[in-house]
Amino acid sequence: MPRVGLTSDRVVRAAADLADEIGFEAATVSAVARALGVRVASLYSHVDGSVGLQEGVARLALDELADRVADAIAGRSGRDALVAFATAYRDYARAHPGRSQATRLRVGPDSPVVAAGRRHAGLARAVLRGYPLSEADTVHAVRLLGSVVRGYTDLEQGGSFDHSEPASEESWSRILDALDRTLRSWSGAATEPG
Amino acid sequence: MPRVGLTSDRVVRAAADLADEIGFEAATVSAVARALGVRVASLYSHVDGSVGLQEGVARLALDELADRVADAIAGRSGRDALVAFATAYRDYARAHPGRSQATRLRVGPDSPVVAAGRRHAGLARAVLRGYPLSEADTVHAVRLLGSVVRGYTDLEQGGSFDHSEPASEESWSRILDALDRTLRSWSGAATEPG
DNA sequence: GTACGGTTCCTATAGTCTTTAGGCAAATTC
DNA sequence: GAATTTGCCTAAAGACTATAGGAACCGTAC
Repeated sequence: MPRVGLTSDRVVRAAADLADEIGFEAATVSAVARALGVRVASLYSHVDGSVGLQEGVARLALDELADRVADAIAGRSGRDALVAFATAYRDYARAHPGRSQATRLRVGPDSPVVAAGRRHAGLARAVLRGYPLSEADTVHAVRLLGSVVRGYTDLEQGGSFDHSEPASEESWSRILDALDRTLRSWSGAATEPG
Repeated sequence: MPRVGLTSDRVVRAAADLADEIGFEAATVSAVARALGVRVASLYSHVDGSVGLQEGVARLALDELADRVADAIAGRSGRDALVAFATAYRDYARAHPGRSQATRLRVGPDSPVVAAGRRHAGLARAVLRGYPLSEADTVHAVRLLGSVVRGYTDLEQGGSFDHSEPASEESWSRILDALDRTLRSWSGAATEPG
């Protein structure tokens, strides 16, 4: 039996690729073993079972995605940064549906995935430096930004926008416009009368 | 063997209750059979296997949720309606995490779940009648509203807001304020200079 | 070159979940 | 009360997860 050269990293990466092809749910330990041309039991030395594999893919995807987002917003600010930030997430979800699903995995509070997730909050904060927000307001704005990006990509990937006109593309740019305006006028507006 | 009196509805309802207790993923056909004190095979006459059961729960949850949302926005308009609408979703997600997860299920375009989903878009449109939006703008606004509500509840349920201050409650009202302002000033704003 | 130790991958096995086929008994109908 | 329908059952096969333990491969040392 020739050795294939398995490592944790290779197994997780194979799982991520497989998830993009057949869906995150379907990328089971068994399926990954098949894809690698290896027996199922062989993977258990490299990843911590089914949940270890899923968390590995989630972590890989979150890291990869953070790299792309960081790259996208580098050298930009204000509306440019906002659009680059949000679009990096959306593009990733479309290019890597399986990895993207993995980032939705719910994990325990002590999972290493949590640390990877924290980096994303930092990137959102970086984008918001281009807007006139107090420190307190920034937390709320980070949560709004995260909600819009996550909600939109989820709904779009789920096909919720497929049966109404116009195309998702137009809504995307209109929503980013609206978000930009909202962030620019955030402070002080709360006290304005309706 | 005394008969338990199974029906499609009772099985799906048991699955939904179980999902709220132990999570949507864990509410398998086997687990539901155990909860009902019945053999696994007995369920197959009432629901169409594993995916049929999941889609049944998704449909039940979407219908139930639409009822609550409709009730919440009845007799309200403008900001009141917006807050009632969004908060109905958020409350449901917190009270029924399993059912709520079920509404995230991805289904084929011909599934009966799709029809149930369409009702929610209609409710969002109803809320937006209280805002000065053109027909074209309304589609974008529906998508924005859906994205924010879905994204926020997902992130909150996933615990993403647990490790930063202030509490989610405050962000929620601040975000709804911002959304209300955005919707009120949507039209025309696109042409305003920054 | 071969003996050793550690690692890699294997076979074997057991448990759980899904699904279908076919049977017996309870409810329903006349 | 007999016939029919229905409901729930047992039985069995296939897939995935997981663990235990064995054998082949690798580098190293002699």
